[in-house]
Amino acid sequence: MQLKTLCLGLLEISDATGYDIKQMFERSLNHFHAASYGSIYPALKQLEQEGHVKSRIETGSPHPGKRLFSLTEQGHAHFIDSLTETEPDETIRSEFLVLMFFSHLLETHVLEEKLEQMEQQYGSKLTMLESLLNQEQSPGIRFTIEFGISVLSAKRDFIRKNRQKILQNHKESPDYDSRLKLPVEKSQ
Amino acid sequence: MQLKTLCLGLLEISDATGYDIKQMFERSLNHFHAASYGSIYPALKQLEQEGHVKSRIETGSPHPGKRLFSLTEQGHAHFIDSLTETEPDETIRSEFLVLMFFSHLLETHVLEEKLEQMEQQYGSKLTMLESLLNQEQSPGIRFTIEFGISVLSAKRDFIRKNRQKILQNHKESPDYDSRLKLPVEKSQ
DNA sequence: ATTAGATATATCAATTTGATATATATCGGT
DNA sequence: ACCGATATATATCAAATTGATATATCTAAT
Repeated sequence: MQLKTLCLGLLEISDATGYDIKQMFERSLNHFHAASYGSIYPALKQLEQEGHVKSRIETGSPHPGKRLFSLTEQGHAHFIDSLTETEPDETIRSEFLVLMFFSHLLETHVLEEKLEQMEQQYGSKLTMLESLLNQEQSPGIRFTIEFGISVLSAKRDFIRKNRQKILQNHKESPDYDSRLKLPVEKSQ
Repeated sequence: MQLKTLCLGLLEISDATGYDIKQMFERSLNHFHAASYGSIYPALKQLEQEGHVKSRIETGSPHPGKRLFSLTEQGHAHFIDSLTETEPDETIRSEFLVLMFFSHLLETHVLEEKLEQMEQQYGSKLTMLESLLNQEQSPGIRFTIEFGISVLSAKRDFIRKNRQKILQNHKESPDYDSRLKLPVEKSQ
């Protein structure tokens, strides 16, 4: 799914500036999708050329001159189509697990610090998501929040449960053979 | 963390061609980091220019002419440094949760299908990860596999537990007001 | 009155994806 | 011995995206 599609979706909720779109990403989609200004502004420009959104310059206060985007009928229809065709999927890029994968090359105190940092990070993300639960929202949005909470809890719990074991192991075998056997997943 | 760093890491395990590196990603890092040929080959080329890896052309069978990369001392030292400096972090891009976020715009049978597909997908990923558990590997690598299993289980369980509720809700409110209230996370 | 932080837009090099092209090698089946 | 499918191997490129930087105005607190 391209960012353009996602921007259409957010414009289903309300008219918005590029800045507003970025805010929505950070405040409401943060736990499953990020986007940067460098992709948002070009996406909106293209969507306008394609006729999926239109824009008008705001004249009133407080920020006269800002460009407010809104969805066209065509854009709405296109979004529904795109959404229906989207394959449910997800991509993960975990630098934390890369660190763990190569953890035999780290010093014990460094490994300990990384585990601590990650537990903290999961904790604060959890707190944020939990604070959203009080607010009223659509069942679909609630699903994403509760899903996020379940997954983050599982991650934090896993670290809590395995922290001591991995650190103990690490201390006891400081020069674990760096000639690793890679686990092999047969190509299906 | 750049792909270049990760390639260094994989060359810690064994000498490899670009193709081999791609295989390692697919077979052993698949559940937390992907990489494409279009990034792997340029990364290896750059690493060689920087002196972090060196390469030789294989003459023997079965694929004479293939370029086998290996880590230099400098590359090894650089990898350890990079790893130590890497902030533990992770990025998620979930098209599945995007679908759920906007699920009020889908038809019930489409939503049902997406949920089914995702449960299946988590299931088959779980099976693959579980098959790796039999093999011998370093504690760090085992950590990444068991972490992956915990997280995938949490995801699949969440869908199983909430599937009926969300579908029921969806059927009963087919035209849930599309003027959504966005949950708002205060910027910290 | 000043300053810090929020609002708002824009741009760009560098990275990465995803698709495509090409060629040889291996292996099972006929 | 031949065929076709799959695996091994490298390369390239347009398009998408990141992440950093620059600029300017507005708001709220001190």
